Amino acid sequence: MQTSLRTHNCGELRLSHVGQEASLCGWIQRSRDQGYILFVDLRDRYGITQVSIKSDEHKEIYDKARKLGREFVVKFTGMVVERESKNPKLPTGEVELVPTSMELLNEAKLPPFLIQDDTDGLEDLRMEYRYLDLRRPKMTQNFETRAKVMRATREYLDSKGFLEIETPFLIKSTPEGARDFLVPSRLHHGTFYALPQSPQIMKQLLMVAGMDRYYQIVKCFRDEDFRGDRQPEFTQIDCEMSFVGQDDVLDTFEGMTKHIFKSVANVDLPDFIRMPYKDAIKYYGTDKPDLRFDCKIVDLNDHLGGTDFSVFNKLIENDGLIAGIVAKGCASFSRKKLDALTKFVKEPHMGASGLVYVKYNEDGSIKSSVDKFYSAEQLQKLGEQAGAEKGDLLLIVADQLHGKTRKILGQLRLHLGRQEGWIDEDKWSVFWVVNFPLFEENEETGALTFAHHPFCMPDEENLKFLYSDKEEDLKKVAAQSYDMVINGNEIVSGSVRVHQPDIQERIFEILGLSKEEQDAKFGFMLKAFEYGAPPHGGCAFGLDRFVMLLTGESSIRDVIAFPKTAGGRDIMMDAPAEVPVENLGELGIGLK
RNA sequence: GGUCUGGUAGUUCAGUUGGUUAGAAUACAUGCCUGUCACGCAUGGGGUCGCGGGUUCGAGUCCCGUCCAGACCGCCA
Repeated sequence: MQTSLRTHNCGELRLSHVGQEASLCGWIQRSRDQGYILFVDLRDRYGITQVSIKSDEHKEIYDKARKLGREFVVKFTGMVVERESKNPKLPTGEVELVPTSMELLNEAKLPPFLIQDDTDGLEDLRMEYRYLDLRRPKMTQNFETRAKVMRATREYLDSKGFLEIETPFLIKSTPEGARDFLVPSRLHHGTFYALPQSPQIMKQLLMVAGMDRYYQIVKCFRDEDFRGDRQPEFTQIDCEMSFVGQDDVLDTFEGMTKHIFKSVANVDLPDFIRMPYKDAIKYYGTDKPDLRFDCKIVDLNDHLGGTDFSVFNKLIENDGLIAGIVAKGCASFSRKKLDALTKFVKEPHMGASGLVYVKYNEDGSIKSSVDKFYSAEQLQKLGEQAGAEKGDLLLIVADQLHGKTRKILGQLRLHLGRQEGWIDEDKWSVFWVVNFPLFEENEETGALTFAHHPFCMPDEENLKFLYSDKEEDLKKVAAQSYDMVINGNEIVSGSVRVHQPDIQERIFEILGLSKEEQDAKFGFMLKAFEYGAPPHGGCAFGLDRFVMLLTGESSIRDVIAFPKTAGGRDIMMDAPAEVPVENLGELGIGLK
């Protein structure tokens, strides 16, 4: 009968085990040959245990063990003894194993980087030898955290009566915003499956099917360019509930988030605020503000007019926006630092035409870049309006486009927060942003497009505007939609869905989808909704980003076992790759 | 798709105005070492300077192209 090769793992032995016999299996992390005694650090997922072999007591093992290379796989059996010199840095540091036998389980080629040093080896090398990279303790911990998050998710949702249901990966291409990955059909040449960007439509159909509460921890696919926090395939915790309104959904998943934080990180989160989208934009210039530090945008149009400063006068006349942020304690900023901030806001992708500063010095004096146009009294009053005190720095941006001014100030706020260390890394900022607009204007074409996705329920208050012909009115329609923002990252996104066919058709109509297009793309869904769709809503968590935040990593690649590079390639297996021409022929595909 | 940064020993990097035999640390190999734990000491091996072209008496270094990686922008409900 095959029994386990080991009695303990490499992170387990303590003083209480002294005197017992133990067998350990693991990889050779490092060995230190002292001449008469050899120390071997044996590593597995659980930790490191020192094995010590004296040449006079176990000459044969000593001679064999000296020849072990890095990352050889070995089994040692022997006695657990208390160490002569202890290592407080190791959990197992008070004991060591004195082996009476050693078995070489497998040899190993020399790895291209060091396992114990996680600065060794650059991104592409780590990816090529991912199975070695994953041996590093930091990576192991990340995947333990990931597994805990998934376990806590299932615990919570199972306890609330959610059913875990799988939905297909081979579906039909639907225009949900991002580009679909396509899979050619062998049996039906010229047709293609699409991989789901999310199980959105399927989960809504499960609600029509009366499943009432559904969830799935599921891979989703989007064929877009990547970033450090984006991958072509990623995992969502996808959820949907029937017979609920917005607050029910928010309550449920606020509870789930608290449960995960408590069970994974032992953090008790306070109740989440529910910030209207409009306020997020108004005060922070973004729909995902980081509230670990204060600093709100203040509107200054009313306090800067009536002087010779034509730039501001013109903007005020034409309903542009002048606004600023107060940088606490930053009046002492040097010219160089202010220039750097000016450069930051003038970057092409930010597009500010300039940055006005007003220093409210500790000694009561005021110095600004617009001293020519404003008197000390005016600036003093401005400071009072903006909430600036002695020692503070007021930074002002102005542009005809309100959204642009706020966006720039939002970025500047975040930039300063990071640069000046305002962000308390031990703090968590977790809250909801609610009631996003239903439609937004496509900047290139000017056409209206959905802000979230086309299945969001308009809020009741503004529902009447949905039937207006005026674009102005349509833009007023807010959706019953929401994002959960954690430390400035959008982690959850969801909405109450449209369950009435007539409202859904009106939305498609506004989006410019003809009846034929609607039928071709969503006909099956619209049809299903004619058979008694319950009111329903839900959301989806970006699991990878969520785990990234909980582990303190800066890239989701560090919480995905086998991720793609920024260019969308898998260096380890060398994918994507060419396939034999005959395989393509079978699929009815020819290459250009 | 755009902008930027990088590619030199197994690895992480340095490499001067373009000039002898391309260096360091670490890893690796061999030997020594009576309690190490980032052990220490000594010795040694290790390079198509991403690839292709150009300028030059001479290119790791300058120019052009290309590939790869990363960051940011676009894009991404």
